[in-house]
Amino acid sequence: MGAVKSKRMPRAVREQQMLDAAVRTFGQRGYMAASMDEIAELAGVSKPLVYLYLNSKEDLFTACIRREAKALTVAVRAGVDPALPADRQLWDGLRAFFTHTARHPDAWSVLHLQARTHGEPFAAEVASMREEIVAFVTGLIVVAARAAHRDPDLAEREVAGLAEALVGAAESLAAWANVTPGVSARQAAATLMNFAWAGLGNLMDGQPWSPPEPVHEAIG
Amino acid sequence: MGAVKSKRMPRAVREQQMLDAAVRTFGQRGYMAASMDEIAELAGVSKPLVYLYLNSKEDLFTACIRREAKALTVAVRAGVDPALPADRQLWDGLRAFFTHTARHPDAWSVLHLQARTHGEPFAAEVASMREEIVAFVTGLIVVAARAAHRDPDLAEREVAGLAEALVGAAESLAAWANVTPGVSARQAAATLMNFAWAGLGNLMDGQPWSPPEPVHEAIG
Amino acid sequence: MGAVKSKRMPRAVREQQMLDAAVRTFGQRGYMAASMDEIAELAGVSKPLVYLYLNSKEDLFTACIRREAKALTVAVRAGVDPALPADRQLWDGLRAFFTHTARHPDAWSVLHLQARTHGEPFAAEVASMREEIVAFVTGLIVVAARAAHRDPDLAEREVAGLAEALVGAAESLAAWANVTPGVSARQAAATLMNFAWAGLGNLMDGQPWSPPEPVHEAIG
Amino acid sequence: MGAVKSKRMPRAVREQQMLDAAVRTFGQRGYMAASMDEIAELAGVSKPLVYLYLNSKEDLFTACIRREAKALTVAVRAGVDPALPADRQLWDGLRAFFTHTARHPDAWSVLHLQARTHGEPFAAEVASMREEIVAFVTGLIVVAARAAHRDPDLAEREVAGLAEALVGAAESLAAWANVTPGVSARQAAATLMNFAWAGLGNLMDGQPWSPPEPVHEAIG
DNA sequence: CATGAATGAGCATTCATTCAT
DNA sequence: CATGAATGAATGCTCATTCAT
Repeated sequence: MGAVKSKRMPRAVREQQMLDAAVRTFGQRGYMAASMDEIAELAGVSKPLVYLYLNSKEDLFTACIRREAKALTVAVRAGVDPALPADRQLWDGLRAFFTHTARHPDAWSVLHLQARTHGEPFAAEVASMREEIVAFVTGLIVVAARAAHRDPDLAEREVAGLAEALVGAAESLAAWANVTPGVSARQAAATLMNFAWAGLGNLMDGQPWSPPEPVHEAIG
Repeated sequence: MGAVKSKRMPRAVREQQMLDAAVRTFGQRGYMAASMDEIAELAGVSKPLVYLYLNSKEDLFTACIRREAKALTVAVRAGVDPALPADRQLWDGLRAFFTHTARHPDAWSVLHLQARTHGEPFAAEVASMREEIVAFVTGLIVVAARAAHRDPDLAEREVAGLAEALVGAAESLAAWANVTPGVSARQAAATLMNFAWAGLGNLMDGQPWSPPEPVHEAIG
Repeated sequence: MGAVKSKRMPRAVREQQMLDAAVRTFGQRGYMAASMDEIAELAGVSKPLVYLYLNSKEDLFTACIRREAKALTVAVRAGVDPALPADRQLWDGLRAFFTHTARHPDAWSVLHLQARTHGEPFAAEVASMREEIVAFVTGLIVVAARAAHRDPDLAEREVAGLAEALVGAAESLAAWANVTPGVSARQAAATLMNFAWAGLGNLMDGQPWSPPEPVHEAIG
Repeated sequence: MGAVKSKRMPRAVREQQMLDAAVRTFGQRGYMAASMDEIAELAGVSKPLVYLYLNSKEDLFTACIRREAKALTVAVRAGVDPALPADRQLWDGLRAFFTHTARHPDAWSVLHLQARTHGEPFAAEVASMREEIVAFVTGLIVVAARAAHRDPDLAEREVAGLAEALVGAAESLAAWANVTPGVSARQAAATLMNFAWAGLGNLMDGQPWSPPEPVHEAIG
């Protein structure tokens, strides 16, 4: 049903077809509900061939995660010019990110939902991609702080938390934009830039919001 | 393994034991990978009793979601005094939220990951809880805008996007804090307040970050 | 649902209520599909009480068969006056039979279908009732043959076969009449009398249908 | 246990083996009491293969009914020459019928008992076969009536009842012959011909048995 | 007497996975 | 290379049956 059935294709091509089918199936059905039968049929090959090339369901899923994680980071990197100022880099990166997730919703579902929901090995695979992105954002924050003549007296953990929050907000917005009709990648990116950069800007200018005195609080 | 095995308990008690075991199992294994056998064993009862009280795996999962969604919203509401100013309310709410999710990581996994990954009926159950929280945050944003003498000329979608981003960031940070040792609920809340409130504050003062001209862009 | 729930009834009465519920449930659902839960609920008693009085599902089913077999033979016997001529006895017996099966379709289903479909022990229970009826019919045939001045040169097996066929036709017609609207017990009985008695009459007069020569037949 | 275990057989062959095992099991245990495990083992295959080829227990049962119904009607048709006179046709048909049911007692149990005891879909499947046979017999009766220079003033319902009674008697005799040692198909057929044809013959000659006056009867 | 609480055992069904061809 | 044939191992679910109160 999926691809046109044609014999004798080079292994690399066949493998990509299988991964296409797998990403689509995993993204829509979820890891466990996706059956190897369905994936094989969608890929237009026989099940034993899937096993010959990809070894097992777990390996297949891992291959999907790796391919799509790579594709996403490549897309984001390709959208960013490291020579430009930090805010521009963040803006470009966010736009590239939202554009990619909007174009590949199944892939995003695999990375954002499925991979994190089915055990350490898969979650770890995504985590490394996420770390790369968080590191990129962390770098931008540090650069911006420096540019604002603020010593990087922001504790490392502080910055890590900020980057984490930014990425988390982006991920959440990506899912929201995928599901809310009429929200473009550009709009999602703009919303997040408003939300984040302005907040960060204030922060840089030495006006962080300060929590009230935690005098009698048991936890927190 | 689970609870001490004691026979002949009143139904209400047994049901809570079953829900405890189910939340733990669903949270760690995922909805599909969790087996009724494992849940029953962890609850210290036989499988037929689980079915007698909870009817089916789907109903059991739904009961978990409902219980934990209720518990979370109750915890957040209990942490907030509506008579206080908006920033204080947000701060208190965030702290209550992070505290609760840190104390009940499996419950948070059920609500944040599992429930959204396994079909409309479950997702809808969580969505209503989330809507409540987003509405709460949206209200705070509007109040703050008014207090800052700004007409609420923020478009509805704009505010919705902001609230969505804030809640998304919080959700993401909760998962991060659960996984990063040494990050307290208080710290997570402070990070997010810095990130968000200051950003919103700038926004209120009429200095949103403005995107560069989108002259030649194919998509956006 | 079934009977009005009232406490403290003599055991004999409770047992009849249980048997009523069981006959109805077995007749409609079939032996295996009928659940003890449903029977207990329909009888308006708790499940353990059913076990206390009737011991097991098998015993309960056996009790149903016995009671209904007894009721049917009693009804048929009550409809027949042994002092009357054979044809009249047969006519009266058939009418009583069809009347009873029409009035108690679930009981008839238990005897005719369920009991024969679920293993020797139950089938044997019905068989003894059937034998009684076949014996009754056999007697009538012999009497009629004597009355027709025919020596009972009919082989025993011959007569047994005839009685068997007559009873089988009656059973089949009972099911047919229960299912075909507008067929009364009287009509069913008349049809069978026409079919059977006239045939037997001819037989008595020495004009049996004679099979063609079985010259080259392998089996038969 | 069942067939000799030989691997790798073409699908069509395996399917027949499965149907053989299923007919035997359903016939002896009954539809509900028969387990797919037992059927698979008797067929000498694993359970998943049964499901792969026959989809479900219901489908498997339906396939059994269809196959055996077909086999029975084919056997009867093959035994009858439509060019011969009606009595000869009936005689030949009955012999073929009793021969087939004697040779395939489990199949006859499936058709006569099991299929009628487990819900409309299955009962309907058999009903169509039965209608074919009843129609065949009805035709013979009408032809015989015409040949006897009797106007077909027999009411339609009358004829239907007669055919029903005849077929019912045959079905019942088949079960009896299967269970009574020493009763051949030929003898069963002869008994039924004597019983039925002679009766019908008398009927044709205008001497039906007439019921006594129903003066004081409540029901009838 | 009567019942709420509890379970051992089994059943239909599915799926990832592997050979023999 | 490619596949039709085949299965071991679960999994969700149900039911007849039994105690402790």
